[in-house]
Amino acid sequence: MDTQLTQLKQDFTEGLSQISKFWGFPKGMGAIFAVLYLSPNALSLDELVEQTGLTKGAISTNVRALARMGLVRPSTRLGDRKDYYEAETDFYKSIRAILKERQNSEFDMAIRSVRETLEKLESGVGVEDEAERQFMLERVRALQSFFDALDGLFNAIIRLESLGFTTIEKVLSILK
Amino acid sequence: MDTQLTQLKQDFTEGLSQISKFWGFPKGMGAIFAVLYLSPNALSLDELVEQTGLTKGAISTNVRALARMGLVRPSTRLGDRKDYYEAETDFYKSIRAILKERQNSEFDMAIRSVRETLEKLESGVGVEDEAERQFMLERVRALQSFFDALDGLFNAIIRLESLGFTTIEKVLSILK
DNA sequence: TATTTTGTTTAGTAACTACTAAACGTTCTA
DNA sequence: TAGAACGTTTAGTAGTTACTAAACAAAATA
Repeated sequence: MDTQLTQLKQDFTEGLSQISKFWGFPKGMGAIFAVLYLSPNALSLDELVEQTGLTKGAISTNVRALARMGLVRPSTRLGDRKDYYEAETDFYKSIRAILKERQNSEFDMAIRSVRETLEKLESGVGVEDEAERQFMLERVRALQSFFDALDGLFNAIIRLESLGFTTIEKVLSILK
Repeated sequence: MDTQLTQLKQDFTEGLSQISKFWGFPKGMGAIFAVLYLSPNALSLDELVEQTGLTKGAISTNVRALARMGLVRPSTRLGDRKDYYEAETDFYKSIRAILKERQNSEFDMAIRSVRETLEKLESGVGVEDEAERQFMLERVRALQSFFDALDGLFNAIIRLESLGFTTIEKVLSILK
């Protein structure tokens, strides 16, 4: 194989690994995606082992996580019981899947706990010190409405069937 | 002090700690912010030690990080050489600061490495296998333009002086 | 100048995370 | 039915990270 291209692939893979890590995902995840993304055809688990240098176990778990996030599509070939995977090229589609995935995570639980605090405050917990209760109520309410705004944004994105350049650009023009 | 409110504060703090952790920041950071956010007046380092249960060292580093992100404002009192800190209540302001902070991080480095890959491909590296080079060129180009779109979005947000509800709502209406 | 009061830095540690190696479970084939 | 070909799961491990405890630095006061 072309050594120059091989080198380039490695650099690219390294780059995506870093990005993956930065966003709180395993480094290997980025590497796997990178390899698939630069491959013209779907790859089997063993081919991924070979091209990433990771072990079967790591590939197995990470590639499934990628599939759950919609960044990778599993595929099969008739009369071949290997699993094949290929990269999703529509990133906007993936973003939606990722946001959806994250929705039911600890993040939402934490946000729910803030809402709980708010509800307790509203229902009159801590009336003994009314001044402080009022203060806390106000602050927690502000935080809650901030979270709601973010949540609305995420949900809106998730609901879109297509989030293309035109949409992004419309948004940008507003923000200008 | 009111034990009900104290309990509520603890729950709230726990919640923000989780959120902080979720976004890749230290748990203690969330805790410190939570305590400051629920305090009507600015707090000194020692008061934070007392109310969070963390040690001076941890508070010192984390509170400075929070200040860098714009989530906390340092303040001083005349004739008092203690440092005091209070929570920023304008979250949109903070978001901008955080995005700005992240811009010059490893994330940008990684993205730059993708751009580098693209430039090498464009400048004719790997011409021996023209078909594969073309394929990679196409793919990396697509990824790059995706990153550019995100980057544009971030920059637009950063440039805003005020990102309030009206803006968010305008965006939401488009995304509907 | 010695002591106290403050914040910072450093060395060490405990908990966590992503990985490897290997055992395991299934399904196909001889 | 034995064995091979896969993918998954598990036990152990190396690297990372956020913390504590304590040394340190700087500045005010006595």
